[in-house]
Amino acid sequence: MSVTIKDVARTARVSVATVSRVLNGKGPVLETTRARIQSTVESLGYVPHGAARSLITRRTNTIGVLLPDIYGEFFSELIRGIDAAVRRVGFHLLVSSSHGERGETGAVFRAMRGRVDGLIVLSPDLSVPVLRASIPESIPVVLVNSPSDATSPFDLINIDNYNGAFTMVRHLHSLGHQRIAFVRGPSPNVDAAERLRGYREALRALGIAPFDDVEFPGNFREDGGYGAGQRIANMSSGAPTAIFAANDAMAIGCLAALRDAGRSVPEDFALAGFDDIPIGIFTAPPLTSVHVSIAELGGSAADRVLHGIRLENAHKRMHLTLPTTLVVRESCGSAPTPRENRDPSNGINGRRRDA
Amino acid sequence: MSVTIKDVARTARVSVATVSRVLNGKGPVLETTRARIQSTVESLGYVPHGAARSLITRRTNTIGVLLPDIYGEFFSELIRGIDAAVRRVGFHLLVSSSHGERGETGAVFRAMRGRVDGLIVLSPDLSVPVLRASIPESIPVVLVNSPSDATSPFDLINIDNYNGAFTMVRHLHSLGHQRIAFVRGPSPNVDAAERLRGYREALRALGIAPFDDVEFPGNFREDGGYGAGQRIANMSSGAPTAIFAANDAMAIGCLAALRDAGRSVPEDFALAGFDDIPIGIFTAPPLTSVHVSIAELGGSAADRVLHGIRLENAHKRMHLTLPTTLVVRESCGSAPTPRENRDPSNGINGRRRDA
DNA sequence: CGAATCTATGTAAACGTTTTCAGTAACCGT
DNA sequence: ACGGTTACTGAAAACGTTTACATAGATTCG
Repeated sequence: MSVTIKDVARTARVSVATVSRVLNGKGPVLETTRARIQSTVESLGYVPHGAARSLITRRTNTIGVLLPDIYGEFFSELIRGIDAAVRRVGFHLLVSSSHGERGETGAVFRAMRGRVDGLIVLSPDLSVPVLRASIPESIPVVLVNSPSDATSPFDLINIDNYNGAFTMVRHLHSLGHQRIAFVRGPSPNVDAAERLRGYREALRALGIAPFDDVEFPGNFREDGGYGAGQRIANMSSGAPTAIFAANDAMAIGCLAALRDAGRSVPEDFALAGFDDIPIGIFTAPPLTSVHVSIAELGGSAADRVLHGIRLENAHKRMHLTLPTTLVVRESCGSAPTPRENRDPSNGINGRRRDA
Repeated sequence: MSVTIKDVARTARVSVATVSRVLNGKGPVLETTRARIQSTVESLGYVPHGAARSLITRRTNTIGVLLPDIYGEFFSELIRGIDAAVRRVGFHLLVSSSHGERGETGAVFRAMRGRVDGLIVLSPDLSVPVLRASIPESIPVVLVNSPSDATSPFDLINIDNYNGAFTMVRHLHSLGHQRIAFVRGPSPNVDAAERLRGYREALRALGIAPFDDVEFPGNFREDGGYGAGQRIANMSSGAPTAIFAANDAMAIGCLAALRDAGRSVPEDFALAGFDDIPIGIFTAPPLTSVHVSIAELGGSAADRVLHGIRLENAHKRMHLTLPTTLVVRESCGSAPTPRENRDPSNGINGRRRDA
């Protein structure tokens, strides 16, 4: 069927070794023969067989990405970041989404073995021992947004959820809010847990006693935020003056609930989210949030795993934490920033301060 | 390094052929030896080398997905749909995003050759001849949301943009609107073009003379919709009573612009979008839109390419068009539907009618 | 000027599988 | 008892590359 290196060699009247040499630019080869081979390659439309190459070089030039069931923009942004970094060095991306639930995690890993040179694993829900048991240690692995464990044999890259949340609470407090509610993320999720921790610690640091009844369960989705918003709107006593949702999707749901209940933002409640999704500029009012650069997160993870591959997995393991940025818009009543055109390339919107 | 089939064979005191047989469940093998081999495989932690396997079977068990630069939820939904379908038969996904711009399209295809058994290509911007020139015909290829060409040697799956838009216009007209503005998508995009065509044809069919000045340029992003909304809010004469944006992101931007200009929806303008993104339920007011099941689109594409692989690319080429559904919410003032909890698994929100 | 180094090429062994072919032993029907 | 299946297993040839080694001529060097 397809044309092999032998066909090229025969047509160009050289040995396969020489063809291989010009293909990989290795070893000396006469300029005239190089040109001859080059042209036969093109005229024959020859493309090297990846599998054969991988077999002998023990390199697939592919890195695997394992994702849980992710909805929304996070997914696309992350892949965009990874793909850009990886493409620069001629690597490919083997993606497997929804490795969540059932014990199929191990199966997925097994299926990836021998197909990838490195792995990026996103598993905010999986516990360390589970990961440890099912991830092969023979290739470089970077864990993204995963439970931090000092003894982890893997590289680790996380978003600075803790400081992001802490900063947001401090910001709300600086605007005069004393009673700040929190809409939590899904409970096994490590991002959710860290944001909650930042919220609680900030309250403590500010000398505000934390009351359990100003925390509301959530699920990172709009409907979860809507439910919390309904409950808050109906509170008769001890109602908060500010609401901090663990992500923007819930903040938007919350906003809808408050509006439906006839309450307004920021007049009746200050409202803030987390993630700074693009649509946050266009809500009414525009949403104060914590900016996270997902694409950058993906890019760093990719760079890290590529580095590990280059050093044949003998590199020093690192734990990286990507900073977040406070983005102040109108939903907290503090900064009547005009709605600006959005530049998606750098994501700079609203007024930003270092977190 | 890694343990090979030979190690297994030696340890289990059989030939590699026998090991291979139990691994693939082919050919007869004594129950006792099967068990012995099975257990050695596990104790040695043996995993077959994918490349070696591909080399001889000429199968990679992988399908490639080529995407342009896509933002937002579309990407994740599509991949989710494809991945689910593909995983069912034990296939993998090689993803390459942003094969847009420069002439690197050919390079991407070349890099994929030999690594995948089939291809799903999403290229709403690429012209047919370009695609034709750079896509290999040796493996099954499914074009998604691509320019339709009756003579295309590839399978084709599209969303029924035309009828979706047509139906929406008819709906707006049935509510009494005579002057319906349209916010266009980016011009080379085939989805944008089809939606525009549906809009124009519907106007014609309804006997409404189309005026050029009720069409506004857009880009499928929020800011584009915002710009259009500003212009509409400032129109002194001949202002439309209804606005139909070519996608939800622009509708939301438009909504923000109108609100900023002190105009309200649906009182001053009826507003409708296209895509039915989840957040549309939580805007104020909830957004009337055209529902498209992206995950289903991805699933169909995957099934189609898998079918092609099974038949070794000798299958009959098909052109599929996935139906859309009108989802009526409050942004057009017609249906004061209560905000409902959203079930993300089937995406049924609001009131739906067949398109 | 012989030895050593370099340049350009070819030969052939590996990489880890699957699969064809062949072989042995047991069984079946006549 | 014997040819013909059948059940099981092994030997070895592929698959398409890369690369260590070999070779042969040209150049350099002491």
